[in-house]
Amino acid sequence: MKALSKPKTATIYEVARHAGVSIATVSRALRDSDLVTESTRARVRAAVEALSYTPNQLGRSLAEGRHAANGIVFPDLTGPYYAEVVLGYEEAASELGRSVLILATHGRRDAEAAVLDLAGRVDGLAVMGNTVGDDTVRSIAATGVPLVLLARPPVDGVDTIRTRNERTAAELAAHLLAHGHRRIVFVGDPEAAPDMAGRYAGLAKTMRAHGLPRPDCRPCSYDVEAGERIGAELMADPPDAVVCANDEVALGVHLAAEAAGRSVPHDLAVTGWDDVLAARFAGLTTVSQPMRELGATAARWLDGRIAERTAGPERATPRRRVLPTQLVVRRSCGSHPVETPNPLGGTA
Amino acid sequence: MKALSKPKTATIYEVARHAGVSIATVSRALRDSDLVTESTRARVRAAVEALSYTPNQLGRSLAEGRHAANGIVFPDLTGPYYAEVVLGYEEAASELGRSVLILATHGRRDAEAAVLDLAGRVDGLAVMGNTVGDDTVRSIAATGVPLVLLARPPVDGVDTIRTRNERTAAELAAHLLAHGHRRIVFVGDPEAAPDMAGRYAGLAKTMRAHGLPRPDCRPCSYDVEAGERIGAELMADPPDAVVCANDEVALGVHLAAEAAGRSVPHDLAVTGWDDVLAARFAGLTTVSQPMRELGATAARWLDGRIAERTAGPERATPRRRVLPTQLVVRRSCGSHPVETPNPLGGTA
DNA sequence: CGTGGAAATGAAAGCGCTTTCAAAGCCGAA
DNA sequence: TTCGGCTTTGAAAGCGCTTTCATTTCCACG
Repeated sequence: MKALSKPKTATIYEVARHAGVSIATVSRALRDSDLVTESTRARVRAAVEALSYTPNQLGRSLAEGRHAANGIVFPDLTGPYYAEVVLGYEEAASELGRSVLILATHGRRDAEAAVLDLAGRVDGLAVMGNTVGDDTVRSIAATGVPLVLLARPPVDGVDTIRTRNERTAAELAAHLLAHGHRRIVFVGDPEAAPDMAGRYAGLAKTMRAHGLPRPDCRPCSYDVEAGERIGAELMADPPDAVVCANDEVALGVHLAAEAAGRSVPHDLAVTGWDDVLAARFAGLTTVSQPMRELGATAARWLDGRIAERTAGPERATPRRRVLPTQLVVRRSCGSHPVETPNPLGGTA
Repeated sequence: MKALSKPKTATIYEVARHAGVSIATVSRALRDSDLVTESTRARVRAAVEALSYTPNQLGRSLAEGRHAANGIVFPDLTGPYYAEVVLGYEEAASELGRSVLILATHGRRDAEAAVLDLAGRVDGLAVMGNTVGDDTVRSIAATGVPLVLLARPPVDGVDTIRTRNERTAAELAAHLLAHGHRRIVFVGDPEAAPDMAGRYAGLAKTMRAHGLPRPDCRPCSYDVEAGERIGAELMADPPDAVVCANDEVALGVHLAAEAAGRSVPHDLAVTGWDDVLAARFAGLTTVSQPMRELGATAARWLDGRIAERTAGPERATPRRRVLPTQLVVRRSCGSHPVETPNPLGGTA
């Protein structure tokens, strides 16, 4: 009850007074449709119009006992990866009549607190990748807010959706091996995220199956600059192929190779992951993932969980899903292009 | 008051009972710090812990008379443009202690209603580009919710932030003219958005200043495919240069030109707008915009407006700001590259 | 005209929290 | 021991809305 001068926007009471009815009638006129006379509804509408009344959703939500909003937590929004997921999530949520609250953790120290706070503002929450630890996830789950983890290691009793990493990485590795590449380096940190671990595992397993040693590993952050740096280091003794954790890194490695006078794919092959737009123009072999669908699925699962929760407290078994990913072969791995062959290659 | 079986998450009442104090004390223990004995606070904390209590933000916000949340409305999130703006907005808002609600209108019919609804859930709202009409903007403004328009034509009495279009487009045109290009086509729809109108205007003005006719105009949507289509049409009688509304379209035109056996920039120049990552790898001349800053500025302005509003109802004069943009010359316009010369050009 | 039942409306009780105001508890000084 | 003044706590009034339940109104029919 701040004693500040009130910039009051109209409330339901003023509308009621203005229309000469009770607040109950205003409420009904604004929703129930068929419980109110047409003439009354008209009066209410006129009052609403006259006062520029917009219902305060806080009051409404509190009375209804639901936020009518979902949250999503992601590390960042640079690059299309998370943006697409968020978009798919928003689209699905909004069709289900829920607003979407976003929270980007960046590298914030207080991320855990921010996520906990967010959990108190929503009916359901999606948590992506490297944002908060398992403890926080468990805390949220304990509050009873339905939760879905995305592209993140599962936590007991919590729903999880991921994209396929290991198998497609194995496919990619097989492809590279089939083209004669033997010395392959992985750029990325298998320790950092389970997605990365899966990609490395797929690569390593396939190489072992071919009697080759475990591939080298160069941890780094996931942007173009990091790729350029690692790429430059690698150029001292170039491997046959560089398998990168994502497209940004791969593009960086690509740049570094060219800068060192090495030609991709002639001198070495480079591959990425995510299939960003730039990958297409750089002719980068990569893996495309159903990111939009990842987000949309999360929103729908949450909706289901929220409904269950309202219906009864019997805790269902956690769901798991792995969405398929697809290898996109372009010229950067030195093989028969299957898509947009050499799009801008003629450019001098 | 749904009569459904309650999946109740703990309320302040239970915490109070569990700790043997009143709800007022619990509330204070959780915030005011210095109005509560240390021992009492400890008891409350223990109860909170034991019950996995998370304050319901609805109740809190309703009591405080603020949502502690801001909204942002944008058409889409594909491509880095809006994503970056949203990110900047989120970052700034979150520093100011506000959550962020997003709303993507896509091409939705009911966008206006959705935006109005959103307006009732936030303390301040940013509205970007082609999402809702002036009428809706005025309705929102009338409800008293602080509002900022982004990259959108101004509306009376409402704050607006834009990026510079006309002047930088003129610069771009001058650059092209200086390199001998005379017949220039604009791909984009000046009618569709004020940003586009500005870009076209800058181009047209400069050409007129050089005694050249008003450039042709090819309206289209703003994705790679549309660019390819228009590009293919243009290849029947290629102009000297194609100035595109954004990078995606320019990349499409680029592809179409190559597909038709024309070389960029030798046979024709192509330019874009936005400086997406792919532009760098396609060697595309473009214009970079401070998108993050656009979003961050909006968040900060809103915070200011919200504070003013709380302080008193005297309506300040609307603010306007135009953020500078920067021409990024690469090889696609046939001129002296100033950045990443021909990054992957050597690739066969 | 009177009556019963359906339809429309209003009164009031919350939803979970913050905050004011008053009461209670505590301390040292008299 | 008692009293004044400060600190800590509790009771209760909202915040803006929905919804139950009771009341009123309106008709068609007898």
